[in-house]
Amino acid sequence: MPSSTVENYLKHIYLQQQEQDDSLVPMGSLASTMGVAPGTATSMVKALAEAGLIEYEPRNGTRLTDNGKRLALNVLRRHRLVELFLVQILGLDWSEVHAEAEELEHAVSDKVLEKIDALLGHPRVDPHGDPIPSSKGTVDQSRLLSLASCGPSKTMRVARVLDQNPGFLRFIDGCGLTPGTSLTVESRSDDADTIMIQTESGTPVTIGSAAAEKILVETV
Amino acid sequence: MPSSTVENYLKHIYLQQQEQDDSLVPMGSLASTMGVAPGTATSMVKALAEAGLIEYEPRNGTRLTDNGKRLALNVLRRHRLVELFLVQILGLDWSEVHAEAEELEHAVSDKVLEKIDALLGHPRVDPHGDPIPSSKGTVDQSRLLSLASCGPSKTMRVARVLDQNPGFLRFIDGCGLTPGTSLTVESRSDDADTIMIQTESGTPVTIGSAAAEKILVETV
DNA sequence: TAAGTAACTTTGATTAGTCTAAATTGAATA
DNA sequence: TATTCAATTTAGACTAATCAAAGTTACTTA
Repeated sequence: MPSSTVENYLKHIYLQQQEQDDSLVPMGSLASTMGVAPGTATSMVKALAEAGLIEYEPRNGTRLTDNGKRLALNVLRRHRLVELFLVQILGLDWSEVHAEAEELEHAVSDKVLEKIDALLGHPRVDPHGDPIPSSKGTVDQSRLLSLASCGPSKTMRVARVLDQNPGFLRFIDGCGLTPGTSLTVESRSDDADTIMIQTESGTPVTIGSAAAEKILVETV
Repeated sequence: MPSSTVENYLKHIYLQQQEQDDSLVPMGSLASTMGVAPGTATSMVKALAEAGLIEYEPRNGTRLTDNGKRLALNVLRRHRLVELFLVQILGLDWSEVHAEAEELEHAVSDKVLEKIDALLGHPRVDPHGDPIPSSKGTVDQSRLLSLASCGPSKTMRVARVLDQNPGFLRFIDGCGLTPGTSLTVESRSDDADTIMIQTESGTPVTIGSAAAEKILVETV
C-alpha cells in the first residue's frame, strides 16, 4: 500500500504532466507544488523511480511510468469522487471541498469509494468540472476551450474551472459562472485585458484574461 | 494537530480505562491492543506524558489526563459517527464499518463531521450501540446489563454489542440479535454454559456465556 | 527469604520523510 | 571561450515511530 506521501507525489506529477503536454516534470516545480525543499523532491523521486512508479532523468525531470499513472489516476478518482460527494451529499461549499478531499482521498477504501460512486450515479465530473477517472484508469479527454480564447457573440457553457483556490471559486460562484451555466461573450478589450460576459441570469460580468484563462467552456 | 498514531494510543488507553474501571492501564496490555512491541509502547507513553496527554507511572501503567481524555473522546466521536454514516448513508454492512472507520476517523475534519452529525439527526449511538460522545466531550453513561447476567422470563431489548469482530457481528446479525431487537431469556444451563433466548421474530437461539457477556441489554 | 519469572524499560538500530547548506552542472551571457 | 548563475544533487542531520534483544524490577512461590 503506497503511503499518502507517495500518493501525493504521483498525483502532483500526473497533474503537472497534464499541464505540460506530457513532457518531463522539472524537479524544481515538483518540489514547489509539493511544498518541500528541492533536495527532498530529488530523494523522493529517486525512491519512486526505484519502485518503478516514475522515470527519472537526473537534471531533466521525471515522468510517470504506466504503473505510476495507474496509481495517480486512482488517487485522482478518489479525490474527485470525494469532492462531489462532499458537495452533493453533505452540502459543503464547492470552495471548501478540495482541501477536505486532500485528506480523505488517502483514507477511503475501494469498498467505500464504490458505494459513493453508486450513490452519486457514476458521475463523470467533479464540482469543478474536472473529469473523474474510471476505476479502470481511463479519463474522458474532452476538448474544451478557455474562455480567454473565445470570440464574442457565441453562446457557451461553463464546463470546468481550473483553479481550486477557495477565494477564486467563491468569486466564480458570486458571478454565476459555475460549471453548467450558459454565457455569451459580449466583447473583449485587448488594451484593458478584459472580457465582458453575459451570464445566464442576464448579469453582465467583466473579468481579466488571467481569470478567463482558468475558465473552460464548451459550445452549446 | 496530533498524528494518527497519537490519536490511536489515546483512543485505546481510553477504551481500556473504561473496561478497567478507570484504573491504570498496564503497559503490556496497551502494547498488545496497539499491536506494537512493549518497548514501543513505553517510549510512546513517555512522549505522551511529556505532552501532558497522559499520566505515566513507570512499571504501573498509564491513564489519560483531562486533556488526553478530551482528545480521545473526540477521536471516538469521529469513529462512531463515521461508522453510523457508513451503515446508514452508504449502506455498508455493520460488520465492515469498524475497520473502515479506523482509517477515516483520522481524516474527517470538524466541518465534515458536523455535516455528518446533522445528516444523521444527531444520533446518540453507533450501529453497535456504542455511545457517541458529544462535541463537548460528554458521553451518555447508560446502565446496561450483560445478557449473561439476565434471569429468565424478562423481556429485554438489545442495546449494545461489545465485540467489533466482523465474524461475531455477522453471527449476531444472523441470529437477529442486533441492537434494538427485543428478546426474552427462556432458560439458562450453568452446566452447559449456555443461555436460551427467544428473539423478536420468535426464533429460539442458544448462545454460550462468553457470547452473552458481550451482548448488553436494557429492560423494556 | 532467596530464586525464579513475568512485566517492563533501556539500548541501539532502522525506515520514511523531511531540512539546511554545500557542491555540482549545464546553459546562457559577456 | 570563459564566466556566471540558476537549477539540481549530494551530504549530513533530524524527528516520529517502530523493532529486537538485553537489562531491570518486583511479585510470587516455594
